[in-house]
Amino acid sequence: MAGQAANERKRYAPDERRQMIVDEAAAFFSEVGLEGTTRELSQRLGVTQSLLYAYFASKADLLEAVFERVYLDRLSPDWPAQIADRTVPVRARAQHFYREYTGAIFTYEWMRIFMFSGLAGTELNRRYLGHLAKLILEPLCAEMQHAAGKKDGPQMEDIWNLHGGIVYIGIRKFVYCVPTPDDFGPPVEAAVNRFCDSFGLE
Amino acid sequence: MAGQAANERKRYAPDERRQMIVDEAAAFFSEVGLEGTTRELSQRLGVTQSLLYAYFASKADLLEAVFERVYLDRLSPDWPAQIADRTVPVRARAQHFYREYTGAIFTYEWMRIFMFSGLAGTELNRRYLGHLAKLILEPLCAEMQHAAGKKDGPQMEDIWNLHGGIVYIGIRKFVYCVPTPDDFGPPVEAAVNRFCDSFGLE
DNA sequence: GCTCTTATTGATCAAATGATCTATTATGAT
DNA sequence: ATCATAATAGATCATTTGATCAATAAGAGC
Repeated sequence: MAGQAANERKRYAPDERRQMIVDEAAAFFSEVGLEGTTRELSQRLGVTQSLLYAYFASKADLLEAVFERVYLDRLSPDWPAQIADRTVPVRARAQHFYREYTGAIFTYEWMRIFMFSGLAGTELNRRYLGHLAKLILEPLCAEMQHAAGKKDGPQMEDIWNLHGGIVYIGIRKFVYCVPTPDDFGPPVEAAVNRFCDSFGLE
Repeated sequence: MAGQAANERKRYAPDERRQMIVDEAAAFFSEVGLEGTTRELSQRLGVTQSLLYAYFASKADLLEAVFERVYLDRLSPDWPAQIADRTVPVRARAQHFYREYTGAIFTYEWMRIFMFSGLAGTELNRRYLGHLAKLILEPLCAEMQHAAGKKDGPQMEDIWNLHGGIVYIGIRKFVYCVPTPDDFGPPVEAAVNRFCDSFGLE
C-alpha cells in the first residue's frame, strides 16, 4: 500500500510529494511516536531518506507540518454559533457538539499525536486546549448556567469533567488500546444526558 | 540534590545503589519519556553510564524495574472489600475509593509513565486496566446496580465514563500541564456525586 | 594498618540517526 | 527526438546511543 516496487523511481510534483510525505508521516509518527526515525518513514514512503530533506529543512520542520495537518481545522467554525443558539435546548446543543467533536478527533492519528505532543511538552497542546476552552467550553458553561436559572449551574471544572469523561473513551481505544464500544454515539450521548440530568437541564 | 560533587567516588551496597538507580530512573523517564538515554540518566545519578549495566542487563530491564516500582502496590488490597461493604451507602463507598485512588495515582511519575507505556503499547497497561476493572470497577458497577434496585443502574461503560472524567483531571495536570484545581478532592467528589445523582443512588 | 573483595570507572565498539552533497534520471517544453 | 529543469537516489559525515570489558579504588574484615 505504502511501498513502491523495488527500484522504480517515480517523479511527483513538489506539492503532491509534500502531501504524500506529510500524510505518511502523520500515520507513522502517530504509530511509533515522535522519535520515529526519518529512515523508517522514508522506507514506508518507498523513497530515500535524503528526499525528506528536499522538502523539510529538519525533522522538527516535518513534525510541525504533521501537527498542522492533524490539528488544523479540527475545530469547526460553526460550533460557537451552535453552542450559543438559544432556540435549541442546551442539552441538545451539547449533544450535537459532542457528537461532532468526537467524530472529528476520535481517530488513531489525532488521539495519539495529541498525546505524544502533550507528553513532549509541546506548546501546541496547551494552545489547542486554550482555544477549545475559550471558544466552546466556556460558552457552553455559560449557556448551561443560563439554562439552570435559579438552580446552581455547572462551573468550568464540571465542564472539564464532562469533557474528560467523553475524551477518555478515545484514550482507552487509541492510547491504551483496550476494547471500547464500536459505536461511540451511545456512550457519548449517555454521558451528556447524565451531566444535564444532574444539573436539572432541559 | 541528585548530582555528586565532581570526581568523588562513593561506594554503596548493591541493594541501596539499585534502589537509587530505579528511583532516579522513574523520575527521569517520567520526565523525558521512555527513550531517555542511559547517559543522561547516569549523569543525573552522578555516576558512569557503564555502572547502570552492572545492575541491569539492558535498558529494557531497567525500564521493567521502573514499571514495577511505579505500578506495584498502587492498587490497595483493601479496596475490593470496601467496595463490597453494604453497611455503607454505595455513594460513600465510591467517594472513598476515588479519594484514595486519586491520592495514589495523581503523581507526575505515575501519570506520565502510564501514558508513555500506554503509547508504547506495553502490555502492562492493558494488564493493569484489566486488574482494575476486574477487582474494583466491575464490583462497583454491580454494587451500584444492586443499590439502584428497580431503577436502571449503571453499565460498565457508564462506570468507565465516571472513571475517565476523574482520571482526566490528572491527565490535564501531568500530561498536558494545564492549570487544574490545587485540591483534587472537591472536583472528584462532585463528579462522583453527579454520577450517583443521575442514577438516583443514595 | 593491611588485604581482599567487588563496586565503580574510563575507554571503546558497533549500530543507529539526523543531516549534507553530488550524481542520476524522470518529465515537460521545444 | 532532444534538451533543460529539478525531483530523486546514493554515498557519506558527525553524533548519539546501547552495550562491553579490563583497570581502579572504596570499604569491610582481620
